[in-house]
Amino acid sequence: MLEIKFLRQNLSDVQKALKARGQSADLHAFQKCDEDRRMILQEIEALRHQRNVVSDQIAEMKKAGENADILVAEMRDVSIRIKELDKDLTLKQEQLDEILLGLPNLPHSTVPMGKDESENPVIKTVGDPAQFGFDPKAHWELGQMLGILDFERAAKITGSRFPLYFGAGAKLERALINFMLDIHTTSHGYTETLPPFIVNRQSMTHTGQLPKFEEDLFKLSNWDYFLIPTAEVPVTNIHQGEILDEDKLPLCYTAYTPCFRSEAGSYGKDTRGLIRQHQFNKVELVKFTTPETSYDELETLLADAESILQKLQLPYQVVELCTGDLGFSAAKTYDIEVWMPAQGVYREISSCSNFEDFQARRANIRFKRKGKKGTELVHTLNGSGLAVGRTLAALLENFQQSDGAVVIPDALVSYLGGMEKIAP
RNA sequence: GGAAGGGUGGCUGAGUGGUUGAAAGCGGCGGCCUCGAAAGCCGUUGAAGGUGCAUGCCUUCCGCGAGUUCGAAUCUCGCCCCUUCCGCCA
Repeated sequence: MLEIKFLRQNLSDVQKALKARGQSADLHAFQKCDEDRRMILQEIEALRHQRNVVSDQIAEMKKAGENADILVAEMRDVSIRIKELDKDLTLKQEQLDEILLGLPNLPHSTVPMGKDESENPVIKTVGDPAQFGFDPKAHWELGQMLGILDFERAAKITGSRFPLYFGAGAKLERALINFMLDIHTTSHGYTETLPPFIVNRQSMTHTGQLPKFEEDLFKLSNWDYFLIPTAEVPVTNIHQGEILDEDKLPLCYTAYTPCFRSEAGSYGKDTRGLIRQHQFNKVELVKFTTPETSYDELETLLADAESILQKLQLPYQVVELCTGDLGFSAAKTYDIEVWMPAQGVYREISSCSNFEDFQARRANIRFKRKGKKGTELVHTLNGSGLAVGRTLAALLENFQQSDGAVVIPDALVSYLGGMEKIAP
């Protein structure tokens, strides 16, 4: 959510920024609503003031044994009028909230202009894709050959786009989760958390999934609860409504959770393999920072996510999302894309964003500076560190041998009880 | 699911209709003391919003929402959450 005062004073700049995102918004409706609301508010406050003053008078008169019937009758009318105006105010406030909650964040000044993902600049490429003396197989073929992935049976259990792992596959997924959590907690200073996988409507609104993107979520039928699409939601909401101490910042959390996404509108896209599932595992990184450090923290967050790929010896590139590809809540985002040899493309495996105070304002997460009056909103950041299913897919494809076996990178061997390769 | 109790400021915790934004304590900040610190003492210390060039003024906020009243932290009703006990259960 944008600050209402800022919006009021910078309407044309905001309009421009929205256009860069490829969106248009009816900011005139906002302007009108905002003005109406303030008019009503001022009238209400004046009436309340009158009532407060006169009520004190009434108390004095009664104490003195005088008759206050006339004032009481007057104030009865004032109260009725206040009640009427209150209804108007609530209505205006709701309209205003609807507009404000529907406006995306503004791109940071360093975000490159562009219309869609085709215009995301690559800012670095790390590692050399392996040369195969044969046609590399897709991970779903390898998974099937090795007997560690079974999408057909998963479809019987639930439906399409659900994963089912067996044996070394299940163990590898678990090993990756442990490996990532261990690195982030012991080498990068994150605190491990294990949050709820189901959250309420408020939490979803705080991080920006709601109200606009409800169709992307799985909702429980008899509850106003949702399955989380990412650990970002529960972990960012750990501190909703809190005033944090300045010297506790930055707060850095990591969490493993499964993630659930309806993938509405992606029919026919990435239908095979582990790339686009309704349920997948992810290790997430979340930070709460002061405003002046958030962009430095974004760089280290990115480096923390990258280090996992480096330790796994997976080739990748980092792209910067252009204005047209930026997510709703983000001010700036880097995507890490891992090399997938079978398709010959880089695929997103992590997305690292600074939300500045956009989520903090919705979730009311503030901090207090030492010796200073008042509070300020924190900045929130998060990134995948990493998407586990996609990491497993990348491992299978990048480390496959001509006989279909898959070599385990050194960093993971101890997590697999010494297993160095998955053989058919 | 049944029964009881409870949700008050950064924290603990008083407060049952009219200077209560709210006692007290802790914490924070400033000062005195000290070579310096601790202890002690004194003072100070909530947030959000509206308005104004501004010192400021005003409004709201005691879980949430309605209601009673001239006036509600305080009375009534509904809801949410927490704790304890019982039942059921991984």
